[in-house]
Amino acid sequence: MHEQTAGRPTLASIAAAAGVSLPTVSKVVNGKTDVAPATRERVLALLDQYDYVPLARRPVPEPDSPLVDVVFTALDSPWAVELLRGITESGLEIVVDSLAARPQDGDWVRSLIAGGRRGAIVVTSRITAADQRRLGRSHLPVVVIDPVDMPGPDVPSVGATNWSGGMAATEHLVELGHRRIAVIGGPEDYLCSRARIDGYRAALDRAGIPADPALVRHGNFHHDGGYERARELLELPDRPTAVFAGSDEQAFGVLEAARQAGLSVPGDLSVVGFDDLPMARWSSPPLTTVRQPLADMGRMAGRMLLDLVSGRELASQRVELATSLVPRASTARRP
Amino acid sequence: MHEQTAGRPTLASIAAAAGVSLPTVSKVVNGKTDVAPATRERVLALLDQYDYVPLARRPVPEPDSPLVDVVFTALDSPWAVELLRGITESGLEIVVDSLAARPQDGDWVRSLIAGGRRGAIVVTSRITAADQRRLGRSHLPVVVIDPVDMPGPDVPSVGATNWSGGMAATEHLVELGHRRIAVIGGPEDYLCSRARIDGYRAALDRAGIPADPALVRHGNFHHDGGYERARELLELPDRPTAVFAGSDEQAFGVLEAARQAGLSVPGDLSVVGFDDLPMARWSSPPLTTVRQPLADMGRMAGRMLLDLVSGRELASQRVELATSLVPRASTARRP
DNA sequence: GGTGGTTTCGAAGATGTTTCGATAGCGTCG
DNA sequence: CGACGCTATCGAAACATCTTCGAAACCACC
Repeated sequence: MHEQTAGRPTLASIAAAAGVSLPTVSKVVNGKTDVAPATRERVLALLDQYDYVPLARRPVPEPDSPLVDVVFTALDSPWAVELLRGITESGLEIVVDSLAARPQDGDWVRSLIAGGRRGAIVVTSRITAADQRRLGRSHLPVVVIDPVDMPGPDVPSVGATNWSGGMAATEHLVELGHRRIAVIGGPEDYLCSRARIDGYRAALDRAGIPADPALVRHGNFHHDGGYERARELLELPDRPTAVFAGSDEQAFGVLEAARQAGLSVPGDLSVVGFDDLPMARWSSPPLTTVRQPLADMGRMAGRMLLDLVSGRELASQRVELATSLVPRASTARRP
Repeated sequence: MHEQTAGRPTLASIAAAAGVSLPTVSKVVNGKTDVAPATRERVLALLDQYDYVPLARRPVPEPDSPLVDVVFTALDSPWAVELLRGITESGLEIVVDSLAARPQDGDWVRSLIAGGRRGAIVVTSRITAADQRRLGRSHLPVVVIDPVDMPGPDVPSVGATNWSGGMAATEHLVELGHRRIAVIGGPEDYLCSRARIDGYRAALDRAGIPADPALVRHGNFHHDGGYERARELLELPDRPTAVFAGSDEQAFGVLEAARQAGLSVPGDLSVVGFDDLPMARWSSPPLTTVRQPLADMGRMAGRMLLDLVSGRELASQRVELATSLVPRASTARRP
């Protein structure tokens, strides 16, 4: 059945070329000691030349990469694509599941168990203790991305350094001379949102700027959330000169509200977003924002789930990937 | 054992021709893994050559909502979320599959068959005749969204009225007094792209405006495609006063190029996009665009696939959903 | 019970690893 | 000088996996 000398290099072919026996080549590959330096050199050179790859580590086409659910509360943001891209790259086969699209009783945990899934990734979503227990009973691992509540210590989760992100955004604005800095968070009870606002507070605190509760607002993470809260903020008697929005979409809403109010950005109002969606670069002005490595978060969650599915231990139950400020043109010195 | 080539090809006859056993052929048809690549190729070629079609329907495994693949070439656009939302709403359970994320040899048809999927929705992607036959052999229906090539008459597909869309966009510009109207299409060979450009030509024709080939460009559907082609167009000695872009993302690229060239939109240059992504409303200026009902297209594709999976006949093999012009602020009368 | 296809299971083969003994080289001691 | 002992190097053979594939049992249906 073997034919080709031209095909994939095997230990045997290398051995023949080097004029040694097969086991000797094996020893070289595995770093065993009982090989003469000269022989080792000769074999290594040939291994290199033939570009030998051991069979075990060969890109084995995953015969049946595990099928897992990715549960979104709703598929309503470009956000989702970024995550999905990351997750697909982790080597899982994923079923997208949108709670919003489900018939309202839709019990995703049941269908997940019944559907033969091997696990789940839950995105910014509340996972109840009951759900957790049921999943545990069926030995189905879950990884949460950007958990809404602080998850129990036994629920692995992936997030971003929201606190630092909020801090960095706010410090950036403080450095530009702003004093009246507003923040628009996501829904009040979201963990990520609270962390960002805490970062904001910490930065103000450090700069010795008193926090004005009137400048802290909450809205949904979408355009309208940003738009409406910005409208309110801009109508304040002593309106803010800068707004830190909880998401890029919100920030676009803020831009819109500013435009309607006849304010120029960043001339009259500086705006910082959060996420760094691809389109943040193309808005006008290009949006200064806190980059959240969404695709990496997806990939990380995928890899963690893959580990859990194959019964490996996780290095850590909670992983936070670094955010970083991306200064663009929507922020400027205080007018 | 009868030997004649005359009758309907059976697994046994294919097996004989390939010099393998019957079970091996069965495994190839069902995408099982334990077949050597060379053998698989040989058998697939013969299945093709003999145009094998199985007799009995395979025992249907799951009664609950069928699991189907949604195959993207790449998950690289907010576009994708819209479609996904629509598809999830149709009551299918969907597995997202990105060809880009696959190791390049990745034979998606095989993993689809082996993975027990009940069908597939292929998005703007070339589906080869061979793939089609293989899916047919396994009784797996496929629906194509926005097919790249004109699909065979037996491949159900969902699209939008691209021609009318192109026509509407161009007529809108003509009505605004524009005469030098450029168009940026997607990749040259995309069906949807060609249809839009034909609509553009038809509108020009109707208005008695001679078509200038220099004003017809092709680029990828993303921001950079639009940006680069717009740069070229704006450097023309007799530059266009309006650009019809093949996608919203491209249109954002055009806006960017105009900004860099110091042109105001819509003052100096009118821009029309295509798709009506959510963010088209929030760009500045808000983008006049041709609305493509992406979520509806997804839902329609889902419903068609659902019908096919449950063995119902389709009312029509090819469905085109209506596009409509959404005039916003990126177009104005010719300067 | 025949036809058409699927599944299970083990045999055969291919590839790599490990063990262990053969041998050569070299120094040392009688 | 030659016997002896020691070590470094290497390959034969046994072992361990993993892949590939078919015999035979099985299933569904007519």
